[in-house]
Amino acid sequence: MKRNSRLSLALHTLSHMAVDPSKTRTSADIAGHAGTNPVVVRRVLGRLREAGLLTSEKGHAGGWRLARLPDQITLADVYLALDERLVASDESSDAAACSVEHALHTRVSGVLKEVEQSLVDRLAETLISEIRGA
Amino acid sequence: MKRNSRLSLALHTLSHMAVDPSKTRTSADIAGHAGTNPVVVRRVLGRLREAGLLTSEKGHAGGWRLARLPDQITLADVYLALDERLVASDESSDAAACSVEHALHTRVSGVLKEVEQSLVDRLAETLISEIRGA
DNA sequence: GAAACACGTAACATTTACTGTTGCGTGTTT
DNA sequence: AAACACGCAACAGTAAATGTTACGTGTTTC
Repeated sequence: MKRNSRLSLALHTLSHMAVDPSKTRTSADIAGHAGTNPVVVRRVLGRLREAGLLTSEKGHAGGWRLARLPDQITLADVYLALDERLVASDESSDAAACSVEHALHTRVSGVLKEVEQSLVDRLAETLISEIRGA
Repeated sequence: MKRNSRLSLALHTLSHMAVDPSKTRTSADIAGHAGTNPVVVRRVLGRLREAGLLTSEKGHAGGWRLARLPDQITLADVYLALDERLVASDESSDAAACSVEHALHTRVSGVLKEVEQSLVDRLAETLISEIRGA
């Protein structure tokens, strides 16, 4: 797989699950569809579980299922669960020699945060259930 | 520096230049302010030059300058010039065994492209000259 | 024309993040 | 007890970005 494939894998899996939310899917099944490894699947879906989007069960008939209905999960939920960020927060100890430099640095960071928030707002407008739709 | 610092470096440099657009700055100066290496600066600013945002001159009094006024450069110009993308386009040969899988894959990609376009639209609303402002 | 200067670029090492893989433990169902 | 499936640690492999050095090219200055 390529870089930054976690969001892609997560959305693919969730929208696939949205077709039949009652069905339980194993990591191996999902990995087969996504062309990757079961452990990788568990790593990514584990984050979604921590965020309350999925549940997992051990044992004979275990596997993964949606913790909410697919029309109650937005792309923002997924994005934030994966802790992806547009740019590194660059908290480089802020030891700017000049105060003007420091102020500028603060402003750039502020602008980027505003943009990031706009992105999250946009992601919150799309539901998992809408991916299949059209 | 940290990962994904190109956008941060570019915005920092451009907004710094916006204070006095007539002044020429060397890679070494910029690298000093940004806490990095002159060659790294040239690599990043080189992309901005290709996109028509900056000009560079060799020689004794050479260096970098804005190619446009700071109120005629948007964050989208910078973002696109650096060729950064929200997610990898994941063109993994599309050899999905099942046609349903293929359709789903296409839909996920489409949704991500729409989100990316929304991000660019948002970035286009902010000018370099606005970074210092407030 | 020689020297100083600054970018352009190649080449390589280093760093970092992610992915791929194996192995083993834990819990559940049959 | 056996089969199953997740949880997790550990490690190798891979890919991208960054840091660094070296050298070429073009421009200005003397």
